[in-house]
Amino acid sequence: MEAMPDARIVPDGRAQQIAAGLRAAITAGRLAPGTRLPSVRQLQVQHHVARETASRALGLLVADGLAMARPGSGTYVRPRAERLPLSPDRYSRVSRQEAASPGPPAPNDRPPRAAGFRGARTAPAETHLAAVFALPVGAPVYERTALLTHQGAPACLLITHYRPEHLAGTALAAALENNGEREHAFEVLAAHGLAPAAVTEQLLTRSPTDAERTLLQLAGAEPVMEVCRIARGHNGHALEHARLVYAGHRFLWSYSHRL
Amino acid sequence: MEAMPDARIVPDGRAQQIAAGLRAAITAGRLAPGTRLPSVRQLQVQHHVARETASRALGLLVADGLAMARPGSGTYVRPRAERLPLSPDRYSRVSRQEAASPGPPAPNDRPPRAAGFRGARTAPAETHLAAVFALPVGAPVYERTALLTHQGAPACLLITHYRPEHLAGTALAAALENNGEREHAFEVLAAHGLAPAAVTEQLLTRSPTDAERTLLQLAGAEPVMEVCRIARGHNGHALEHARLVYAGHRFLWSYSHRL
DNA sequence: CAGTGGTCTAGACCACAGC
DNA sequence: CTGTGGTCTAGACCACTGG
Repeated sequence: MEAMPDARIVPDGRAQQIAAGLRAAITAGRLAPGTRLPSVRQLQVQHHVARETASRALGLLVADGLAMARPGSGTYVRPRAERLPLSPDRYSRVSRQEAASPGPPAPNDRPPRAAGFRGARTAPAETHLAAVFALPVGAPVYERTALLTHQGAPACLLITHYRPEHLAGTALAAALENNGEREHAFEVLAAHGLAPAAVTEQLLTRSPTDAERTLLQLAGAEPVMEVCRIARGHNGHALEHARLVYAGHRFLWSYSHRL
Repeated sequence: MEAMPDARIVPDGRAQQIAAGLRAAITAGRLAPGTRLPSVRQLQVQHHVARETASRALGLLVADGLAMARPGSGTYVRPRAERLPLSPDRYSRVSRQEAASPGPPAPNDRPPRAAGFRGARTAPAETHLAAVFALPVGAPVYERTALLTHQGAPACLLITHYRPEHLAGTALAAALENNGEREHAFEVLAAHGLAPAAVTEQLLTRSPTDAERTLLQLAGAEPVMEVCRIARGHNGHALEHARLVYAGHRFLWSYSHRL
């Protein structure tokens, strides 16, 4: 049997104490989002502490996602974003409804769109992808990448794959490339006679890579949600393979099912 | 319009460079899980760097979840756990099957069980919970907490709530309290004529609290997956409300649905 | 330009593991 | 007891912001 040695509830230390004070003020609402926190040198003299220690205190808040540092300017209380609910229902509303919704826009109404960074190419399928599409390894697949934004902030990295015969030389490829994710890809597929009939999603959470941290503008330890989605047609063949990397703190995934 | 000032791809710095070297050796498999990394003082002389800098390099690996520090002993490559798939199918197999599975146990076969820390009490319902159960705020609900483990390691914190009239004075309460999560709660409910007919799950990912970090033995920036699950009977009334906080790096959530 | 955060240095003290 | 990681100090240089 393994003993459980570690039970440190809260590691003390001056930096932790200073951070705790600011953390309490932030979570209690005394320091509004966007407020500039005391500077490193201010904390240094206020708490009679070394510069490095004061800097570490602010670093702890940044790591918690409570604050963000802007070098040369200051450290600011991070605005807490509402989580946008995402449910599979959004795949069903294939046709875009322009119905003016009364009151505030329904949160699930507009999933992240508006691509900021796009690309499309033909790439050889690696093993996993080949298995999904029932193609030999290395066979060409159509690949499309995008960075989706929501409410002006980057929200999700997207890599989708399609069978080349579904697109090559058809209007579908052009439609997918030209629309800046204004329409959901499912709508485009359906409009070309390839309406998905079933979707499977696999979700996992992890800490972001460096590239993801900058592209999604993640602060400190904020995790990403990685979703692998496979859409299949009525015959069970894969129509689309998508790998989505969400800024985890901005969304909420909903699923329901009968037993 | 806000400009986009930050585009730092990779912050240099000696600590980052030293960490990068070790990180590459770990991810490439040259340093096997469980291996002891060079000590702070060894790195200090190897790279002709201050002690603090060497220490920060190891700290970066710990923050990435690639290594774990054991004060007084050393810093070790963290074993990478396989992710256990979790799918709603596990709710359907109400009766426990003892069928000897040939070969290695199917990964989805045994969701986390074996409670290590339990409690049961009657608590007043706060607003959200009251709404779920259609009870007045403050009405008593039956609350049950547990720490589920999987493969010997803590996996999931669990708080479940039930309507008191479903349990008070019945054998159900005793059954729920006495079985150390050996049976899934749904099996116990079904055995008492309260078989769930539908389940809704809401998933979100975030960084853990300090308490969760110690209870789930999370390293560095590893996130948690928080799941809010509501099970309803055939009449639509809530039978169970569960809040689960998973060690996010050890599981994989699967969902599928038809359109 | 003055002020900001980020990082490194050399040295020190502490609590702890494990022999 | 020696070696370990964790933390703090006082001082320094850098790149950056913003008036």
